[in-house]
Amino acid sequence: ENIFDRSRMAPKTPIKNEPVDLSKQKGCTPERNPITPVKLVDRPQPDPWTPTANLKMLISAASPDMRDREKKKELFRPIENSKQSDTPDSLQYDMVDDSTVEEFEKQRPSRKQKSLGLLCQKFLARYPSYPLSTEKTTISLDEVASILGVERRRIYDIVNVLESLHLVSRVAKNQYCWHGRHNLSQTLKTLQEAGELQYGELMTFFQHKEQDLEYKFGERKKETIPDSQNRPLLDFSEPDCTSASANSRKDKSLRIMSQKFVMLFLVSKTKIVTLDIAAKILIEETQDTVDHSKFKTKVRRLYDIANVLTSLALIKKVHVTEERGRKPAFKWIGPVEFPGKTDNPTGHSPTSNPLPRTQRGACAPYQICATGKQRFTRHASFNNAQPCEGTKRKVSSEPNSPHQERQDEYCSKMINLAAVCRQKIEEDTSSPSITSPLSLLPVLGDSDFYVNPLPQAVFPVVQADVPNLSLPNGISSHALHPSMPAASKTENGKPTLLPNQPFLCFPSSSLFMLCSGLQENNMSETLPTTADVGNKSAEAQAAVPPAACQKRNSRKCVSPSAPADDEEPAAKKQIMEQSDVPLSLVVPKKPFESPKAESTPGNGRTSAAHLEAFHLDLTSPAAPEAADKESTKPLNYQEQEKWSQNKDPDEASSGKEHISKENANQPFLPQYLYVQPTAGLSSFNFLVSGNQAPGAINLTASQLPSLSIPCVVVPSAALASFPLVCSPTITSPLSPVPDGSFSAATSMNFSMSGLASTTPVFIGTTAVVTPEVSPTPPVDPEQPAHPTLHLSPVLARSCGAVKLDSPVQCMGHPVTLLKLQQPSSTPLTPKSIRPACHEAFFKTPGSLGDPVAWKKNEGNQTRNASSVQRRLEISSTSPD
DNA sequence: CGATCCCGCCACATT
DNA sequence: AATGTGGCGGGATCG
Repeated sequence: ENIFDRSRMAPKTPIKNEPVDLSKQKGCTPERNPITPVKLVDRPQPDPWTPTANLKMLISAASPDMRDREKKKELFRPIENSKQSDTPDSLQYDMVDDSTVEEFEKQRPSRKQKSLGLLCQKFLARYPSYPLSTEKTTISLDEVASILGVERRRIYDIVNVLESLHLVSRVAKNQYCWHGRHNLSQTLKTLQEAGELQYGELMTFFQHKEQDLEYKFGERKKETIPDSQNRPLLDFSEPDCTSASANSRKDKSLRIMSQKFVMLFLVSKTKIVTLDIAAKILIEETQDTVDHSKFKTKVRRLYDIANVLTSLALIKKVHVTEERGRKPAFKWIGPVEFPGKTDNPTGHSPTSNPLPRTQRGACAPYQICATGKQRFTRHASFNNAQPCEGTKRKVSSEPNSPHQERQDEYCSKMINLAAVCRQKIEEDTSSPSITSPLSLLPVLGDSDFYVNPLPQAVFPVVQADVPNLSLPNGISSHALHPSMPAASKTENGKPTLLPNQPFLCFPSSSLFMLCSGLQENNMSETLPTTADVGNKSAEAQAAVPPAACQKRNSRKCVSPSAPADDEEPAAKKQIMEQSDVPLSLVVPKKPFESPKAESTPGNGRTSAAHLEAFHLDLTSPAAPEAADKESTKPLNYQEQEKWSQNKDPDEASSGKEHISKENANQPFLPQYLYVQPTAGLSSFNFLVSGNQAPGAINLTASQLPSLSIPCVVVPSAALASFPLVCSPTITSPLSPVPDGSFSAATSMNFSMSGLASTTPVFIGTTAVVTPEVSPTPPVDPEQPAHPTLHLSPVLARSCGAVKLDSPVQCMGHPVTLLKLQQPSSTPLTPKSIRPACHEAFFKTPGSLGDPVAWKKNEGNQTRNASSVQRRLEISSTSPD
């Protein structure tokens, strides 16, 4: 019947040929349709339809409902086309025949005509983008479906996506309320924030690490609850918590997916997200297992979502050229900044930034844990977190600012990194067991580790959990101080990894991101042009008004001088902030993983690590902390880009501000280098932050670039399993060496955009923390402080290394250490971890206590339970 | 042939 | 049980 209908009905609609024109035209001249007798002949199934048609008619007559629907379907078009409709019924008949035939031929309804995107446009066309606040338009799914001549199912697809952006909301069965785009910016903002948290987590993770996580986590999930009240529309990813009771059904994946997808864009510096990456990131659950099919399905859904988003003019399709070829991708063309900015009225404002840094730290771990914890969650988080890709890709789409684009690309890469890595790995390793590292995490065949990635993070948390983050900080400071550094330093640059020194050990599978926030304003200024020239940047910094620096300091970095005092709380804060600033993402990619190897740092083999390509273009505007600027102009990313490029003073300044603001929230361009470990050999995985000042980084030998760079090198024991991260950048204004040199040496491209100081972050197994140095070295050269003290051994090491080139730099920069794990040697067992995480994580108001309840739910599954709960449930079950 | 993604089955949710 | 929702993936179509 459907077929008939369609054929019948559809034909009527002029849509096919030139939908627009014809329809309109037809309206005027309906008559011509009738003429062609051909219809019968041509039409494929002439016979059937006739009878059917009759039936239809009858049926419709019989049931009002049916009739309505049918009518609408049929009528609508006809109506549009022609006014004849006076006698709809009878006419329809005729018309149908005639028109049908013709159309039929013409149309050949191309698939495109029926595309979801087109449908969505039609749908959107029916409602005002900015409806009067007062008027509430309700949308009846049936009605719309019939009007648009599609099955309801399709409408659901559209509405679900729109709902995710709060353009509509469901009021009742079959009824949706149209809100229009009034809240769009707010929604996007929220999503951005949430996205930062979620996806940025990893990135952030390092940044704020301790503090943040907690908050994030807590905030995210918890916050929503309270906030939700306030906010009219927003529910993000995890709305469930709050409304848990209400939540019904499994989390509508399409909706959530849509939000996540959008988040990826918002978080992505480049604003370009490739489908495959998005799919990977969005895939949760058992990734490994099904993978392919699942991936495929996910991609399909993404297309659905993308079509709708495209119709909303939020994204556009582009292609990213990668090593392997071009990949489909989408670029965000919607608003980048949101007026609402800092906080939302809704109350839930503080997403990430607002939180006090101190507190944040605590959060972070949780988050991670949480994510890691459950399989689901874990996966999700995991996936989410990883942003970058190791590989480089180009965006072909824009000619304009290739340069930036690239940078952006990188950023995006980072973002995607994880995903990509995973993919690669997967691809590379066909064997399931080995599978991609990423995948590992979640599923991890090895139960032991499976927890690892996250767990580690968790660990700290757990320990600390009650108390606070502060602990870590304090600890860190202590720990760091140790004179260790000296030892660490190696003579030539080869960094030896000290077994003792633990940096990060991540299971190979895990990825980490560091975000190099880049610097603040300064950075941005310098960056814009070409990151390439380190010197310039340095100069620029110098040029930069101190005030700016101060500001920065005040905000994020407490005081430059602070560095010296690690002990001070301020330092802690600084850390946090700093963390914000520079982040780098790292993804470890390990071909194969051996848990043991991972755990044992062993000696770092100095085997040369490869530097894989990394370009780090740093150009990205620094993320200034300035977030607060009052200026809230929304910038388009484009503008920003331009701005950066152009560097007009005026604009720049303004731009900076904007950027800074935004950046504050988000990590910006991650600049990082990824070093890939050589495969079988022990290799070091490490990332270097791109920010580093060229000078700092002089790498003499390609061999051990790492040393020279203030980065952390992680030795991968057997494998390159440990990823590591490091980031800091040091910039050394003092002796900025053209990055070129650096790059040359290493073969990497660094652009050092950041001379600016980025604070380096280190992650160490030891929890350490970081004393901070002033964030802006250049600014306060005077008080370089002797951060070294604080520095962890590693740092020290790095510093030492650096020193060679520019000791000052090292010193000057604030370093942040994160403690990821304790000695890697003892991997946590998932189980053990789990509980803690579990609790911490999952407690949702509803869930809190009773497993029993959950159990019940299990039967039904999640109806009531919020998604979170569901997850929990799942996890709980699975663990057993 | 890979990228898209329409179509609609069917399971689950809600009424 | 009927109906609403929407996950899901086969397979058609596009490029």
